[in-house]
Amino acid sequence: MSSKREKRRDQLIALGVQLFANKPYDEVVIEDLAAAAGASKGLLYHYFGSKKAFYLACVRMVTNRLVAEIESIDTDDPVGAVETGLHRFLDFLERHGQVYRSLMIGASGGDLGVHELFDETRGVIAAMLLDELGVPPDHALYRSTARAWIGSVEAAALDRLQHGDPDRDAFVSMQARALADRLLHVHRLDPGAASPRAIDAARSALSR
Amino acid sequence: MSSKREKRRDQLIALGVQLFANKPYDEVVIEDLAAAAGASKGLLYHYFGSKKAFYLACVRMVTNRLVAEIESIDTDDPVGAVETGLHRFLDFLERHGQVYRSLMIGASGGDLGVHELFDETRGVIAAMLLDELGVPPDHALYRSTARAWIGSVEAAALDRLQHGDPDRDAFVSMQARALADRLLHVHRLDPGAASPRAIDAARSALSR
DNA sequence: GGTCAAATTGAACATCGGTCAACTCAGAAC
DNA sequence: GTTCTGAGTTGACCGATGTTCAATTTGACC
Repeated sequence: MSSKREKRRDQLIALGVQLFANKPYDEVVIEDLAAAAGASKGLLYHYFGSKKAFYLACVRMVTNRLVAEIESIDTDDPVGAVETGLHRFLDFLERHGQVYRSLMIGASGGDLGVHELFDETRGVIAAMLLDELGVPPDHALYRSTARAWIGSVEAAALDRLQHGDPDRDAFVSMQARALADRLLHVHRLDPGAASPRAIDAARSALSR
Repeated sequence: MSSKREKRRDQLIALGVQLFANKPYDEVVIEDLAAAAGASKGLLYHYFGSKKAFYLACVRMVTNRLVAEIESIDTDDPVGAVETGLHRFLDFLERHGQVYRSLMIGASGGDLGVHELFDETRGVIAAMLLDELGVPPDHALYRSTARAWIGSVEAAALDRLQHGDPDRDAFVSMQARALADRLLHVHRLDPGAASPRAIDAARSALSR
Protein backbone atom coordinates (compact mmCIF):
# COMPACT_ATOMS: atom_id res chain seq x y z
CA MET A 1 0.00 0.00 0.00
CA SER A 2 1.57 3.22 -1.05
CA SER A 3 0.47 6.40 0.63
CA LYS A 4 0.00 9.57 -1.35
CA ARG A 5 3.35 10.73 -0.08
CA GLU A 6 5.06 7.60 -1.34
CA LYS A 7 3.35 7.93 -4.70
CA ARG A 8 4.65 11.45 -5.12
CA ARG A 9 8.07 10.36 -3.98
CA ASP A 10 8.23 7.55 -6.50
CA GLN A 11 7.02 9.88 -9.20
CA LEU A 12 9.85 12.32 -8.46
CA ILE A 13 12.35 9.48 -8.31
CA ALA A 14 11.20 8.11 -11.64
CA LEU A 15 11.81 11.50 -13.18
CA GLY A 16 15.19 11.71 -11.48
CA VAL A 17 16.26 8.34 -12.85
CA GLN A 18 15.36 9.55 -16.30
CA LEU A 19 17.35 12.77 -15.96
CA PHE A 20 20.38 11.23 -14.29
CA ALA A 21 20.54 8.64 -17.05
CA ASN A 22 21.32 11.31 -19.61
CA LYS A 23 23.40 13.81 -17.68
CA PRO A 24 25.98 13.22 -14.99
CA TYR A 25 25.28 14.19 -11.42
CA ASP A 26 26.62 17.70 -11.32
CA GLU A 27 25.15 18.69 -14.63
CA VAL A 28 21.66 17.98 -13.40
CA VAL A 29 20.48 21.14 -11.67
CA ILE A 30 17.91 20.85 -8.94
CA GLU A 31 15.96 23.74 -10.36
CA ASP A 32 15.64 22.09 -13.77
CA LEU A 33 14.66 18.89 -12.07
CA ALA A 34 11.96 20.68 -10.13
CA ALA A 35 10.77 22.48 -13.25
CA ALA A 36 10.58 19.19 -15.13
CA ALA A 37 8.48 17.80 -12.30
CA GLY A 38 6.24 20.86 -12.39
CA ALA A 39 7.19 21.65 -8.82
CA SER A 40 9.47 23.95 -6.89
CA LYS A 41 12.99 23.42 -5.71
CA GLY A 42 11.93 23.38 -2.11
CA LEU A 43 9.66 20.42 -2.65
CA LEU A 44 12.55 18.15 -3.45
CA TYR A 45 14.16 19.17 -0.19
CA HIS A 46 10.93 18.48 1.60
CA TYR A 47 10.95 14.93 0.29
CA PHE A 48 14.62 14.08 0.18
CA GLY A 49 16.60 16.54 2.25
CA SER A 50 19.53 16.91 -0.11
CA LYS A 51 20.51 16.45 -3.71
CA LYS A 52 22.79 13.58 -2.80
CA ALA A 53 20.02 11.81 -0.91
CA PHE A 54 17.75 12.25 -3.87
CA TYR A 55 20.37 10.77 -6.14
CA LEU A 56 20.79 7.83 -3.80
CA ALA A 57 17.05 7.24 -3.83
CA CYS A 58 17.17 7.13 -7.62
CA VAL A 59 20.00 4.63 -7.57
CA ARG A 60 18.23 2.47 -5.04
CA MET A 61 15.16 2.37 -7.22
CA VAL A 62 17.24 0.90 -10.04
CA THR A 63 19.24 -1.58 -7.97
CA ASN A 64 16.07 -2.74 -6.28
CA ARG A 65 14.60 -3.52 -9.65
CA LEU A 66 17.59 -5.71 -10.46
CA VAL A 67 17.55 -7.52 -7.14
CA ALA A 68 13.83 -8.17 -7.47
CA GLU A 69 14.32 -9.77 -10.86
CA ILE A 70 17.06 -12.04 -9.61
CA GLU A 71 15.24 -12.82 -6.40
CA SER A 72 12.15 -14.06 -8.22
CA ILE A 73 13.99 -16.88 -9.94
CA ASP A 74 12.78 -20.23 -8.72
CA THR A 75 15.66 -22.37 -7.62
CA ASP A 76 14.56 -25.92 -8.17
CA ASP A 77 17.26 -26.38 -10.77
CA PRO A 78 20.53 -24.73 -9.68
CA VAL A 79 22.12 -24.77 -13.11
CA GLY A 80 19.04 -23.37 -14.76
CA ALA A 81 18.74 -20.77 -12.05
CA VAL A 82 22.24 -19.47 -12.70
CA GLU A 83 21.64 -19.34 -16.41
CA THR A 84 18.35 -17.50 -16.16
CA GLY A 85 19.99 -15.21 -13.64
CA LEU A 86 22.61 -14.35 -16.23
CA HIS A 87 19.97 -13.86 -18.88
CA ARG A 88 17.99 -11.57 -16.64
CA PHE A 89 21.07 -9.53 -15.91
CA LEU A 90 21.72 -9.15 -19.62
CA ASP A 91 18.08 -8.23 -20.18
CA PHE A 92 18.35 -5.71 -17.40
CA LEU A 93 21.42 -4.15 -18.96
CA GLU A 94 19.78 -4.04 -22.36
CA ARG A 95 16.82 -2.17 -20.95
CA HIS A 96 18.47 -0.07 -18.26
CA GLY A 97 22.10 -0.21 -19.32
CA GLN A 98 22.38 3.49 -19.92
CA VAL A 99 20.88 4.23 -16.53
CA TYR A 100 22.93 1.58 -14.81
CA ARG A 101 26.18 2.85 -16.22
CA SER A 102 25.35 6.48 -15.64
CA LEU A 103 24.23 5.97 -12.10
CA MET A 104 27.21 3.82 -11.24
CA ILE A 105 29.59 6.32 -12.75
CA GLY A 106 28.07 9.50 -11.46
CA ALA A 107 27.84 10.94 -8.00
CA SER A 108 30.17 11.40 -5.12
CA GLY A 109 30.89 9.73 -1.86
CA GLY A 110 29.25 10.87 1.33
CA ASP A 111 28.49 8.91 4.47
CA LEU A 112 26.68 6.39 2.29
CA GLY A 113 27.70 6.76 -1.31
CA VAL A 114 26.61 5.24 -4.56
CA HIS A 115 29.52 2.89 -4.51
CA GLU A 116 28.42 1.53 -1.17
CA LEU A 117 24.94 1.03 -2.55
CA PHE A 118 26.14 -0.89 -5.57
CA ASP A 119 28.43 -2.88 -3.33
CA GLU A 120 25.53 -3.67 -1.03
CA THR A 121 23.59 -4.88 -4.05
CA ARG A 122 26.42 -7.15 -5.06
CA GLY A 123 26.51 -8.39 -1.50
CA VAL A 124 22.81 -9.24 -1.60
CA ILE A 125 23.22 -11.16 -4.81
CA ALA A 126 26.28 -12.94 -3.44
CA ALA A 127 24.29 -13.90 -0.37
CA MET A 128 21.52 -15.36 -2.54
CA LEU A 129 24.11 -17.37 -4.40
CA LEU A 130 25.76 -18.65 -1.23
CA ASP A 131 22.39 -19.52 0.23
CA GLU A 132 21.63 -21.50 -2.89
CA LEU A 133 24.85 -23.41 -2.36
CA GLY A 134 23.93 -24.22 1.22
CA VAL A 135 27.05 -22.45 2.43
CA PRO A 136 27.12 -20.16 5.48
CA PRO A 137 27.50 -16.58 4.24
CA ASP A 138 30.77 -16.04 6.10
CA HIS A 139 32.64 -18.96 4.60
CA ALA A 140 35.72 -17.12 3.39
CA LEU A 141 36.59 -19.13 0.29
CA TYR A 142 33.04 -19.38 -0.99
CA ARG A 143 32.30 -15.75 -0.23
CA SER A 144 35.42 -14.69 -2.07
CA THR A 145 34.45 -16.95 -4.94
CA ALA A 146 30.95 -15.53 -5.12
CA ARG A 147 32.22 -11.96 -5.12
CA ALA A 148 34.83 -12.79 -7.72
CA TRP A 149 32.30 -14.41 -9.99
CA ILE A 150 29.80 -11.58 -9.66
CA GLY A 151 32.57 -9.12 -10.38
CA SER A 152 33.53 -11.04 -13.48
CA VAL A 153 29.96 -11.17 -14.75
CA GLU A 154 29.55 -7.45 -14.27
CA ALA A 155 32.83 -6.63 -15.95
CA ALA A 156 32.23 -8.93 -18.88
CA ALA A 157 28.65 -7.76 -19.32
CA LEU A 158 29.72 -4.12 -19.45
CA ASP A 159 32.43 -5.09 -21.92
CA ARG A 160 29.83 -6.88 -23.99
CA LEU A 161 27.54 -3.89 -23.82
CA GLN A 162 30.32 -1.80 -25.26
CA HIS A 163 31.56 -4.18 -27.95
CA GLY A 164 28.36 -6.13 -28.60
CA ASP A 165 30.63 -9.01 -29.06
CA PRO A 166 30.23 -12.40 -27.48
CA ASP A 167 26.71 -13.47 -28.31
CA ARG A 168 24.28 -14.10 -25.51
CA ASP A 169 24.52 -17.86 -25.41
CA ALA A 170 28.29 -17.94 -25.53
CA PHE A 171 28.40 -15.37 -22.76
CA VAL A 172 26.00 -17.24 -20.53
CA SER A 173 27.62 -20.59 -21.04
CA MET A 174 31.10 -19.23 -20.43
CA GLN A 175 30.12 -17.55 -17.20
CA ALA A 176 28.09 -20.50 -15.96
CA ARG A 177 31.01 -22.77 -16.65
CA ALA A 178 33.43 -20.45 -14.93
CA LEU A 179 31.25 -20.49 -11.83
CA ALA A 180 31.10 -24.27 -11.85
CA ASP A 181 34.87 -24.48 -12.18
CA ARG A 182 35.39 -22.13 -9.28
CA LEU A 183 32.89 -23.93 -7.08
CA LEU A 184 34.37 -27.34 -7.72
CA HIS A 185 37.81 -26.03 -6.94
CA VAL A 186 36.72 -24.68 -3.58
CA HIS A 187 34.87 -27.90 -2.95
CA ARG A 188 38.13 -29.78 -3.44
CA LEU A 189 39.79 -27.53 -0.87
CA ASP A 190 36.96 -27.84 1.65
CA PRO A 191 34.61 -30.72 0.91
CA GLY A 192 31.48 -30.75 2.97
CA ALA A 193 30.94 -27.00 3.13
CA ALA A 194 28.54 -26.82 0.20
CA SER A 195 25.45 -28.92 -0.23
CA PRO A 196 25.99 -32.08 -2.32
CA ARG A 197 23.11 -31.00 -4.52
CA ALA A 198 24.91 -27.83 -5.49
CA ILE A 199 28.14 -29.68 -6.18
CA ASP A 200 26.34 -32.19 -8.35
CA ALA A 201 24.80 -29.35 -10.27
CA ALA A 202 28.23 -27.82 -10.83
CA ARG A 203 29.57 -31.16 -12.06
CA SER A 204 26.67 -31.61 -14.44
CA ALA A 205 27.19 -28.06 -15.76
CA LEU A 206 30.75 -28.93 -16.70
CA SER A 207 29.91 -32.15 -18.51
CA ARG A 208 27.96 -30.73 -21.38
CA MET B 1 63.69 14.93 -17.20
CA SER B 2 61.16 16.96 -15.30
CA SER B 3 61.00 20.68 -15.84
CA LYS B 4 60.38 23.03 -12.97
CA ARG B 5 56.77 23.25 -14.07
CA GLU B 6 56.37 19.47 -13.98
CA LYS B 7 57.97 19.30 -10.57
CA ARG B 8 55.50 21.78 -9.18
CA ARG B 9 52.65 19.95 -10.90
CA ASP B 10 53.63 16.62 -9.42
CA GLN B 11 54.00 18.21 -6.03
CA LEU B 12 50.46 19.58 -6.21
CA ILE B 13 49.15 16.24 -7.46
CA ALA B 14 50.84 14.38 -4.64
CA LEU B 15 49.10 16.64 -2.18
CA GLY B 16 45.82 16.16 -4.01
CA VAL B 17 46.08 12.39 -3.86
CA GLN B 18 46.61 12.66 -0.15
CA LEU B 19 43.59 14.91 0.39
CA PHE B 20 41.25 13.02 -1.92
CA ALA B 21 42.15 9.80 -0.15
CA ASN B 22 40.57 11.06 3.06
CA LYS B 23 37.67 13.16 1.86
CA PRO B 24 35.37 12.58 -1.09
CA TYR B 25 35.54 14.82 -4.10
CA ASP B 26 33.00 17.46 -3.22
CA GLU B 27 34.12 17.78 0.37
CA VAL B 28 37.58 18.82 -0.76
CA VAL B 29 37.44 22.55 -1.35
CA ILE B 30 39.88 24.06 -3.79
CA GLU B 31 40.71 26.84 -1.41
CA ASP B 32 41.67 24.42 1.35
CA LEU B 33 43.71 22.48 -1.13
CA ALA B 34 45.53 25.64 -2.17
CA ALA B 35 46.07 26.63 1.43
CA ALA B 36 47.51 23.21 2.21
CA ALA B 37 49.88 23.63 -0.70
CA GLY B 38 50.86 27.06 0.54
CA ALA B 39 49.57 28.57 -2.66
CA SER B 40 46.56 30.39 -4.00
CA LYS B 41 43.41 29.08 -5.61
CA GLY B 42 44.30 30.63 -8.92
CA LEU B 43 47.50 28.66 -9.12
CA LEU B 44 45.66 25.38 -9.32
CA TYR B 45 43.66 26.75 -12.21
CA HIS B 46 46.85 27.89 -13.84
CA TYR B 47 48.17 24.35 -13.73
CA PHE B 48 45.04 22.26 -14.22
CA GLY B 49 42.22 24.38 -15.59
CA SER B 50 39.44 22.87 -13.50
CA LYS B 51 38.83 20.97 -10.34
CA LYS B 52 37.74 17.91 -12.26
CA ALA B 53 40.87 17.97 -14.39
CA PHE B 54 42.93 18.21 -11.24
CA TYR B 55 41.11 15.26 -9.78
CA LEU B 56 41.68 13.28 -12.94
CA ALA B 57 45.38 14.09 -12.81
CA CYS B 58 45.47 12.71 -9.27
CA VAL B 59 43.70 9.54 -10.34
CA ARG B 60 46.00 9.08 -13.29
CA MET B 61 48.99 9.37 -11.02
CA VAL B 62 47.71 6.41 -9.00
CA THR B 63 46.61 4.21 -11.90
CA ASN B 64 49.90 4.86 -13.66
CA ARG B 65 51.72 3.58 -10.63
CA LEU B 66 49.74 0.34 -10.79
CA VAL B 67 50.22 -0.14 -14.51
CA ALA B 68 53.94 0.47 -14.16
CA GLU B 69 54.24 -2.21 -11.52
CA ILE B 70 52.40 -4.75 -13.64
CA GLU B 71 54.19 -3.74 -16.80
CA SER B 72 57.60 -4.35 -15.29
CA ILE B 73 56.97 -8.05 -14.70
CA ASP B 74 59.20 -10.17 -16.86
CA THR B 75 57.19 -12.68 -18.81
CA ASP B 76 59.49 -15.60 -19.37
CA ASP B 77 57.29 -17.80 -17.25
CA PRO B 78 53.57 -17.14 -17.92
CA VAL B 79 52.32 -18.86 -14.80
CA GLY B 80 54.81 -17.09 -12.60
CA ALA B 81 54.00 -13.80 -14.30
CA VAL B 82 50.33 -14.10 -13.47
CA GLU B 83 51.07 -15.00 -9.89
CA THR B 84 53.48 -12.15 -9.33
CA GLY B 85 51.01 -9.86 -11.05
CA LEU B 86 48.41 -10.89 -8.49
CA HIS B 87 50.87 -10.39 -5.67
CA ARG B 88 51.77 -6.95 -6.91
CA PHE B 89 48.15 -6.00 -7.12
CA LEU B 90 47.62 -7.11 -3.54
CA ASP B 91 50.73 -5.21 -2.49
CA PHE B 92 49.43 -2.18 -4.30
CA LEU B 93 46.10 -2.40 -2.52
CA GLU B 94 47.79 -2.83 0.83
CA ARG B 95 49.80 0.31 0.29
CA HIS B 96 47.36 2.45 -1.66
CA GLY B 97 44.07 0.70 -0.95
CA GLN B 98 42.51 3.66 0.79
CA VAL B 99 43.47 5.96 -2.06
CA TYR B 100 42.41 3.48 -4.70
CA ARG B 101 38.99 2.99 -3.18
CA SER B 102 38.44 6.66 -2.50
CA LEU B 103 39.50 7.77 -5.94
CA MET B 104 37.41 5.12 -7.64
CA ILE B 105 34.38 6.02 -5.57
CA GLY B 106 34.58 9.78 -5.72
CA ALA B 107 33.90 12.21 -8.47
CA SER B 108 31.44 12.47 -11.24
CA GLY B 109 31.38 11.88 -14.94
CA GLY B 110 32.18 14.60 -17.38
CA ASP B 111 33.46 14.27 -20.90
CA LEU B 112 36.20 12.05 -19.53
CA GLY B 113 35.34 10.77 -16.09
CA VAL B 114 37.11 8.79 -13.45
CA HIS B 115 35.23 5.70 -14.43
CA GLU B 116 36.55 5.96 -17.95
CA LEU B 117 40.05 6.31 -16.58
CA PHE B 118 39.78 3.22 -14.42
CA ASP B 119 38.22 1.38 -17.30
CA GLU B 120 41.07 2.44 -19.55
CA THR B 121 43.48 1.08 -16.96
CA ARG B 122 41.67 -2.24 -16.93
CA GLY B 123 41.82 -2.21 -20.70
CA VAL B 124 45.57 -1.68 -20.65
CA ILE B 125 46.06 -4.57 -18.26
CA ALA B 126 43.72 -6.75 -20.33
CA ALA B 127 45.75 -5.89 -23.43
CA MET B 128 48.96 -6.93 -21.69
CA LEU B 129 47.35 -10.20 -20.75
CA LEU B 130 46.06 -10.87 -24.27
CA ASP B 131 49.43 -9.98 -25.70
CA GLU B 132 51.02 -12.47 -23.36
CA LEU B 133 48.65 -15.10 -24.71
CA GLY B 134 49.57 -14.31 -28.28
CA VAL B 135 45.96 -13.43 -29.03
CA PRO B 136 44.88 -10.45 -31.15
CA PRO B 137 43.36 -7.84 -28.82
CA ASP B 138 40.02 -7.91 -30.61
CA HIS B 139 39.37 -11.61 -30.27
CA ALA B 140 35.92 -11.48 -28.71
CA LEU B 141 36.01 -14.55 -26.51
CA TYR B 142 39.49 -13.96 -25.17
CA ARG B 143 38.88 -10.27 -24.67
CA SER B 144 35.70 -11.02 -22.76
CA THR B 145 37.57 -13.61 -20.73
CA ALA B 146 40.35 -11.20 -19.89
CA ARG B 147 37.92 -8.51 -18.80
CA ALA B 148 35.94 -11.00 -16.79
CA TRP B 149 39.00 -12.27 -15.01
CA ILE B 150 40.32 -8.81 -14.25
CA GLY B 151 36.92 -7.86 -12.93
CA SER B 152 36.89 -10.91 -10.70
CA VAL B 153 40.34 -10.17 -9.33
CA GLU B 154 39.40 -6.61 -8.54
CA ALA B 155 36.14 -7.59 -6.88
CA ALA B 156 37.69 -10.37 -4.85
CA ALA B 157 40.65 -8.23 -3.83
CA LEU B 158 38.39 -5.45 -2.57
CA ASP B 159 36.34 -8.05 -0.73
CA ARG B 160 39.52 -9.40 0.81
CA LEU B 161 40.61 -5.90 1.77
CA GLN B 162 37.35 -5.52 3.63
CA HIS B 163 37.19 -8.92 5.32
CA GLY B 164 40.90 -9.71 5.49
CA ASP B 165 39.82 -13.21 4.83
CA PRO B 166 41.29 -15.52 2.25
CA ASP B 167 45.00 -15.49 2.92
CA ARG B 168 47.33 -14.28 0.21
CA ASP B 169 48.40 -17.65 -1.12
CA ALA B 170 44.91 -19.06 -1.27
CA PHE B 171 43.75 -15.94 -3.04
CA VAL B 172 46.50 -16.01 -5.61
CA SER B 173 46.19 -19.71 -6.31
CA MET B 174 42.42 -19.52 -6.67
CA GLN B 175 42.57 -16.63 -9.10
CA ALA B 176 45.42 -18.11 -11.12
CA ARG B 177 43.54 -21.36 -11.38
CA ALA B 178 40.35 -19.59 -12.40
CA LEU B 179 42.21 -17.85 -15.19
CA ALA B 180 43.68 -21.14 -16.42
CA ASP B 181 40.24 -22.75 -16.40
CA ARG B 182 38.76 -19.92 -18.41
CA LEU B 183 41.58 -19.89 -20.91
CA LEU B 184 41.42 -23.61 -21.51
CA HIS B 185 37.70 -23.41 -22.05
CA VAL B 186 38.04 -20.74 -24.69
CA HIS B 187 40.86 -22.72 -26.21
CA ARG B 188 38.51 -25.65 -26.57
CA LEU B 189 36.02 -23.42 -28.37
CA ASP B 190 38.61 -21.88 -30.66
CA PRO B 191 41.85 -23.84 -30.79
CA GLY B 192 44.66 -22.08 -32.54
CA ALA B 193 43.86 -18.56 -31.43
CA ALA B 194 46.21 -18.52 -28.47
CA SER B 195 49.87 -19.46 -28.55
CA PRO B 196 50.59 -23.10 -27.63
CA ARG B 197 53.04 -21.88 -25.04
CA ALA B 198 50.30 -20.02 -23.19
CA ILE B 199 47.98 -23.01 -23.35
CA ASP B 200 50.68 -25.30 -22.01
CA ALA B 201 51.23 -22.89 -19.18
CA ALA B 202 47.52 -22.93 -18.36
CA ARG B 203 47.52 -26.73 -18.38
CA SER B 204 50.51 -26.88 -16.09
CA ALA B 205 48.89 -24.39 -13.74
CA LEU B 206 45.92 -26.70 -13.35
CA SER B 207 47.92 -29.82 -12.63
CA ARG B 208 49.41 -28.85 -9.32
C1' DG C 1 -17.17 25.43 7.98
C1' DG C 2 -13.36 25.10 10.99
C1' DT C 3 -9.00 23.02 12.14
C1' DC C 4 -4.71 21.19 11.63
C1' DA C 5 -1.08 18.79 9.54
C1' DA C 6 1.12 17.99 5.35
C1' DA C 7 2.39 19.77 0.90
C1' DT C 8 4.29 23.42 -1.56
C1' DT C 9 6.28 27.77 -2.64
C1' DG C 10 9.79 31.29 -3.63
C1' DA C 11 12.79 34.57 -1.88
C1' DA C 12 17.01 34.97 0.62
C1' DC C 13 21.44 32.87 1.87
C1' DA C 14 25.95 30.70 1.75
C1' DT C 15 29.29 28.24 -0.47
C1' DC C 16 32.32 27.32 -3.88
C1' DG C 17 34.12 26.69 -8.62
C1' DG C 18 35.86 29.61 -12.00
C1' DT C 19 37.64 34.18 -14.11
C1' DC C 20 40.77 37.84 -14.71
C1' DA C 21 43.54 41.84 -14.44
C1' DA C 22 47.50 42.92 -11.99
C1' DC C 23 51.95 41.96 -9.86
C1' DT C 24 56.49 39.54 -9.15
C1' DC C 25 60.55 37.92 -10.78
C1' DA C 26 63.98 34.96 -13.05
C1' DG C 27 66.43 34.75 -17.00
C1' DA C 28 67.06 35.87 -22.08
C1' DA C 29 68.36 39.55 -25.32
C1' DC C 30 70.85 43.42 -26.29
C1' DG D 1 73.75 46.62 -16.67
C1' DT D 2 69.31 47.53 -18.45
C1' DT D 3 65.32 46.15 -20.70
C1' DC D 4 62.16 42.87 -22.13
C1' DT D 5 59.50 38.88 -21.88
C1' DG D 6 56.91 35.26 -20.37
C1' DA D 7 55.75 32.13 -16.83
C1' DG D 8 54.39 31.84 -12.02
C1' DT D 9 51.40 33.65 -8.71
C1' DT D 10 47.93 36.29 -6.42
C1' DG D 11 43.41 37.67 -4.53
C1' DA D 12 39.35 40.13 -5.35
C1' DC D 13 35.25 39.38 -7.79
C1' DC D 14 31.37 36.90 -10.21
C1' DG D 15 27.86 33.58 -11.19
C1' DA D 16 25.84 29.36 -10.46
C1' DT D 17 23.69 26.40 -7.50
C1' DG D 18 22.70 23.65 -3.31
C1' DT D 19 20.25 24.65 0.92
C1' DT D 20 17.21 26.96 4.36
C1' DC D 21 12.97 28.77 6.01
C1' DA D 22 9.01 31.51 6.99
C1' DA D 23 4.81 31.93 4.72
C1' DT D 24 1.02 30.13 1.96
C1' DT D 25 -1.99 26.69 -0.04
C1' DT D 26 -4.18 22.32 -0.03
C1' DG D 27 -6.88 18.72 1.55
C1' DA D 28 -8.55 15.46 4.78
C1' DC D 29 -11.17 14.86 8.87
C1' DC D 30 -14.37 16.20 12.55
